[in-house]
Amino acid sequence: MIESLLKELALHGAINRYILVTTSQIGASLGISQQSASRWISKTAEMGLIRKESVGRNIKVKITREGLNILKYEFFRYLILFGSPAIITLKGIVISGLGEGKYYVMKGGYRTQIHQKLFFDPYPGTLNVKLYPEYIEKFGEILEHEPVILDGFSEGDRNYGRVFSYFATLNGTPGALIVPEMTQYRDTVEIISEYSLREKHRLKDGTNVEIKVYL
Amino acid sequence: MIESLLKELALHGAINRYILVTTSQIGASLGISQQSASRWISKTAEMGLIRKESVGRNIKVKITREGLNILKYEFFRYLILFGSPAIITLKGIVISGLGEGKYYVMKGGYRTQIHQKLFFDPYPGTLNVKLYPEYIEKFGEILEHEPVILDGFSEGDRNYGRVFSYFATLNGTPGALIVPEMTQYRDTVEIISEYSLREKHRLKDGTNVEIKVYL
DNA sequence: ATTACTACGCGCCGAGTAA
DNA sequence: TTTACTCGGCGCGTAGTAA
Repeated sequence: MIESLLKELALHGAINRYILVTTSQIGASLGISQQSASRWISKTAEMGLIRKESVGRNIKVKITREGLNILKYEFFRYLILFGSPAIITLKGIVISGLGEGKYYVMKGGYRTQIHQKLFFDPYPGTLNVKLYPEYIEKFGEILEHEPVILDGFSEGDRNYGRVFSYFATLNGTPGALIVPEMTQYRDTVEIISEYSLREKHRLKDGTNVEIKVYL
Repeated sequence: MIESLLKELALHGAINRYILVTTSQIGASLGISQQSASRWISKTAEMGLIRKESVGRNIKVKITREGLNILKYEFFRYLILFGSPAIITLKGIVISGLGEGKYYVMKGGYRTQIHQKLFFDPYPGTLNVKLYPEYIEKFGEILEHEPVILDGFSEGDRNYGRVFSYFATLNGTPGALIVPEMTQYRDTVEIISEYSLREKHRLKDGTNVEIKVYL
């Protein structure tokens, strides 16, 4: 639990600086109640792993050196397991899809699998990014790596094909790159995320974005 | 808990193959009882994250694709936090120290800090490795990175200086590289670990070893 | 030596709520 | 809106033990 809390706070940016958080927000992220989040934050602060201060009715927290050490240690253990990963960076511009993304992502068959295999609840919609030509080859390289596979399924008389996915960030926000097995487009990629990437990063058609794919 | 269990089993080599384990062993690694370990292993198996089989009175386990996905996801989240780390590889041969390592590591002042900051109970002794000349420069590079600092302390009328440490593996076994702040030797490095590295890897003076330092 | 059952008690979680 | 208290219930961990 403490490790998860530290990780969550770190992902919110609490390394080296205070961040404003609410206990319900953290609770929701960790899948526990507001009350439990409050209690764990206090407990972790008492252990000296984070520093907590009240700001009016709200709180701000920051991870201490001791807390950071725990995260570094756990990261070290993962590195022993997986080695240093390949990270491929893609760049391109935001374009509008056909609005199909939304339709697909929310299809029960995919949505459940995204939850089970990618571990987030997808925002209903995909972000389409048209790659700059020099990145198209790199996109090909990604496809040579082992994906997380979302199985195809049938609904009514319609068949939905397999989708290959890879953990990725868009401008630093975590999500996944998804590639339908059957698709003719190889210069455009689709990203899904827990958040509305368009809103979070104020993206419009034509905005430059950076995608990092972790393999 | 489940994440910790999966990580522990993975570090024991349960990715892609069955490993023989005992519930007490896993319990000890996780800091819980044999009974609890037994229950968690069964529960995790029921969830489909590991596969468990009985071998006589013992058990063997292996992580499933689903379990591996969880580990990959958590690793992905750490990568977002820390980025791809620098890993520096050093090679050299085992040599005998002056037997001082044992004396130092077990000194209360250091031992407690190793537990708190490096998260393992050190085997009483250090492994000394004399680097091949071509790796001495790389050792210098390591020292430019931020270490985990073990503070100096006084005991009786003797002063013990600060020690810089870095998470590292020796032939794949996790531990730490330690560098006393005040030392004249720059071609010899010391490694500590939870285990007796000499026994675990059957090392004798003169044996080649590989150290990977995670920065 | 194992695994894993039952019993039991502590502690954690979340509901309700005050401030 | 917040944070964080009290309280009741249940889940988890450990002791004891059978196989």
